[in-house]
Amino acid sequence: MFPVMSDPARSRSLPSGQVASAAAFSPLYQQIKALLVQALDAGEWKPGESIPSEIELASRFQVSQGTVRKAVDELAAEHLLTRRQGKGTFVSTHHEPRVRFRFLRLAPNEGEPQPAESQVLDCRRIRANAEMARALELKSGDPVVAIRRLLSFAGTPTVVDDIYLPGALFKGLSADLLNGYSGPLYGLFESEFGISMVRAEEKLRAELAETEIAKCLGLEPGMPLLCVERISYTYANRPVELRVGHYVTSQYYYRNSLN
Amino acid sequence: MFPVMSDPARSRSLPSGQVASAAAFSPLYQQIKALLVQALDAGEWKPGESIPSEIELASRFQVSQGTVRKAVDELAAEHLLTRRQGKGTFVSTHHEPRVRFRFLRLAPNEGEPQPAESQVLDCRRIRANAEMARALELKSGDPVVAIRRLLSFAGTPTVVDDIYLPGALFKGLSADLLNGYSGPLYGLFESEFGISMVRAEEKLRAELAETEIAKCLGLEPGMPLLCVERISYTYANRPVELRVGHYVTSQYYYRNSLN
DNA sequence: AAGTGGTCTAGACCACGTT
DNA sequence: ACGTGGTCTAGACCACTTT
Repeated sequence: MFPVMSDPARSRSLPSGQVASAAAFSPLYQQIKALLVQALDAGEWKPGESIPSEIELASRFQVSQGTVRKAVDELAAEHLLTRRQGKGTFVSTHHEPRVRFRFLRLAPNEGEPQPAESQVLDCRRIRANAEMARALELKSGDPVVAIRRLLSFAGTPTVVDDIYLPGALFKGLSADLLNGYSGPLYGLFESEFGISMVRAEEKLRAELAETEIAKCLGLEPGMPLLCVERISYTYANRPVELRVGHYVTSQYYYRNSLN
Repeated sequence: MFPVMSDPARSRSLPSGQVASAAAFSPLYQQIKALLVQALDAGEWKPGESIPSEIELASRFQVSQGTVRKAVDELAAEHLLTRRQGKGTFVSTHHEPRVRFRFLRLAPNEGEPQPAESQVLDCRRIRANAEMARALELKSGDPVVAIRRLLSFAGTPTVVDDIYLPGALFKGLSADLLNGYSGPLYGLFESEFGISMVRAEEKLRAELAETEIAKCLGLEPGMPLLCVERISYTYANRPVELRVGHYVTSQYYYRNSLN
């Protein structure tokens, strides 16, 4: 076939009402990308499931396969989607070890990474203080679920996490539910509450172990700990978790890559 | 024009002897990418300079512009190159603040990031111990330049770095040269020694300040410090710096993004 | 106006996995 | 054999920068 003349009108807008819900006046593939994130956020495809093929999506959005491809490429680069040649494109899930590895950055000084054992020490409903409200984009006093949990590696207590979640999004969350679950916490959030952690920002500091934290870790107070303050985000950049971790870094280190 | 039949022979090899020097049996754009990295490593284009246009590169490598584009896209995503619409594609340089920001991850608890003041405390030639040899891919006993320097923010001593460089690559490096230079250390390495740090791996731990480090920072021994062990790499993944930093994290934190 | 990167399209074919 | 994503090409046009 002869090349078709491109249509200038088409390069800036999608048919029907789709433009209104996406960012207008941006490249087509960015609009497609926004629509895909929107669909993921709405739960149209669940973690672990495949999304429609590129050809189907192209027909659905009335653009070329190449344009869909570029949108999916970016979402795959951001780890929201996972491409598998010959099989399809899948919604990333925390039940894959690959994803977990991105969010649990402790590695042993010697030897191979071991699976962590998680033990919930406390789980209660509280009211958001100013810090929680700011981090989670709530109002002070809004309901929050507060969890304290201990991570151990090969039986050695290594991390105490204080986790704060918006109460409105985690209705049935309890210590029993948490302890009856093996595997990554984010996997539970995903399966039980439909909330996928997709990205996080962390602030790291060195601190001296407080009495109570030291007790949880079986240490003397005053030992040096790595303090990790994390805010996690779902699709569309909504913050849904504040987490303050205290890491023992004598046998383990926090690994990071500067790219 | 009618679409041209694609040539299967071409999809797997580049003309002339180019294939031999790049990774064979990989996608064309990966081969192009490898050739571009090779050219960068050889200093064909210096940091800050523009590389040839996509069309020129396409003609040079005898591939389509789209294939060059994909190779350049990946190198831009890895920050080896910087694209500027309408102007060209440039070799990234540590003289741009954007790049420096990627390698200096301290941010103040309050307020905007301030420029750091660097002060070289020591610079001497030593012999590589086992750790340095392993990190820098040298032999034990090979010459190494050892630098100790202090970073201060707004007059407050905040970081002590111990830096180890392969002696063979940094011939004329001296305390005088270092102190006569303002701006990022990696900028000096780039301009004076033709060595561009492109990527780094870090291991983070909490520690208690040793006497000597504490003295440099004007602290009492026993204060908690963030210990950052870094190995930096140039083009083609050659390690060229081992750096052990000790950070005071009362007024500053180490920022990190999990993507 | 000319040159650069950026977007979009259409089509052919390859590599992989499943049926 | 078929469907999926992956590569490669060619061409048109847009957006930005400089001449």
